[in-house]
Amino acid sequence: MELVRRTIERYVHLADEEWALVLPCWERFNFERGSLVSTSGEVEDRFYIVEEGVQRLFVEHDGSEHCLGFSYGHSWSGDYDSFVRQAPGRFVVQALTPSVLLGIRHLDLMRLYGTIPAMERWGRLILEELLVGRATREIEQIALTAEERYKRLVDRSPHLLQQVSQKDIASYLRMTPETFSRLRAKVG
Amino acid sequence: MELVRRTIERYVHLADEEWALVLPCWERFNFERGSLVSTSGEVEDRFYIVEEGVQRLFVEHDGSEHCLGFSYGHSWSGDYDSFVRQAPGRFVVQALTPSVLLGIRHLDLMRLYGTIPAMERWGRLILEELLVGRATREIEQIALTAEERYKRLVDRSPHLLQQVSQKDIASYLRMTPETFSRLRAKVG
DNA sequence: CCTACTTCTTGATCTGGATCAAGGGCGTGT
DNA sequence: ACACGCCCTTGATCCAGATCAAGAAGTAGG
Repeated sequence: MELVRRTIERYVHLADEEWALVLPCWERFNFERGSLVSTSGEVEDRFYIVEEGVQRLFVEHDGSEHCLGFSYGHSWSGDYDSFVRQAPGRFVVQALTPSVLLGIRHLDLMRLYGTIPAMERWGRLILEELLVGRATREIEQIALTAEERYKRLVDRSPHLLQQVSQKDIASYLRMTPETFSRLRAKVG
Repeated sequence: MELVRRTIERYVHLADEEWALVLPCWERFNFERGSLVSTSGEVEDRFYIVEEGVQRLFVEHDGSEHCLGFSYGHSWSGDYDSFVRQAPGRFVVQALTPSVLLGIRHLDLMRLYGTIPAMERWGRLILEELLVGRATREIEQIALTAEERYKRLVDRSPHLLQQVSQKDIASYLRMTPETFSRLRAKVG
């Protein structure tokens, strides 16, 4: 659980006796390629740190899937929406590559929030990060054309093109795979 | 500042001596119809509770405005994105009707977070609420057609139709005023 | 190594909603 | 009270991107 410690330390400082309470709450989970981390309709019981792999977050509607984001590399994963509401999930989270996630149960996290103020601060800071991330995406979705969204992704997240299929990236950018392919040919 | 107390009490319980620290941090501000609560490019220094009036949150891009939300009735207002990043704002907040907002400065809120754990919890809970709200909107934007978005608004937020101009609602629903008007004629 | 499936590409066509245009009505400030 | 400006409506046209279609190229499992 060294990654848990390093990840939390980026936000708050904990005393040794606090680490002794925090670290045992985290468990390691393996997900194979294609398996579901969170299912829509079920209450998400865990919040995850990504140790390995790439996952996608999407909604289903009328049989089609709309990708809202990816998670990877020492960041967060899971259906945060269902996790904070503790109500049935509206999102699905799927492992796109074999993944190792470190998860904490909702009950345990709430208990830590109550006993360790620095952990509640960590929770607040994570939420700030998630909220700012969603705001950024919303601005891009709202104001940019398909071509501009494509260009911005190529500039800012070139690693995604390596790790994720074009159809998933296309869905994330709110366009069809055909449109994505044509932009690739046109823009480069 | 009775509204501040009632609003915070919906989330956490504070002792009298804690209220004595919290309440003096809040100030009342009046905004006239059309005036700006937050400007893009400037760092938002305050987070607000709405005592009176309706405000809209929007982004500008290439000279056109895209509305992301409205605030009213004892909920939150201000550019939360700039406020949490403490970086230049990407949004504009404008009073659509004469408004009375109760605001707290960023510095004061951070100080309260440090001295009163319950206030940090309040901060976390507010962020959860904001995040879930954005997730809800994102799902609706992504998966629904213009007509479905219109119907859902009429069902779920009929009060907005009373208080806000059709062109602002149209922008919020990601359509032109013309499309909105046609849907109104068609759907009712 | 082969077979079957999925992904990516490229072309042709279609369409939801935008844009352009113009008239009428309502509010608001003087 | 009046006039000016914004808001709303309705019609005509346009276009970015979706959909439909059909190969080609990977790639995973037997």
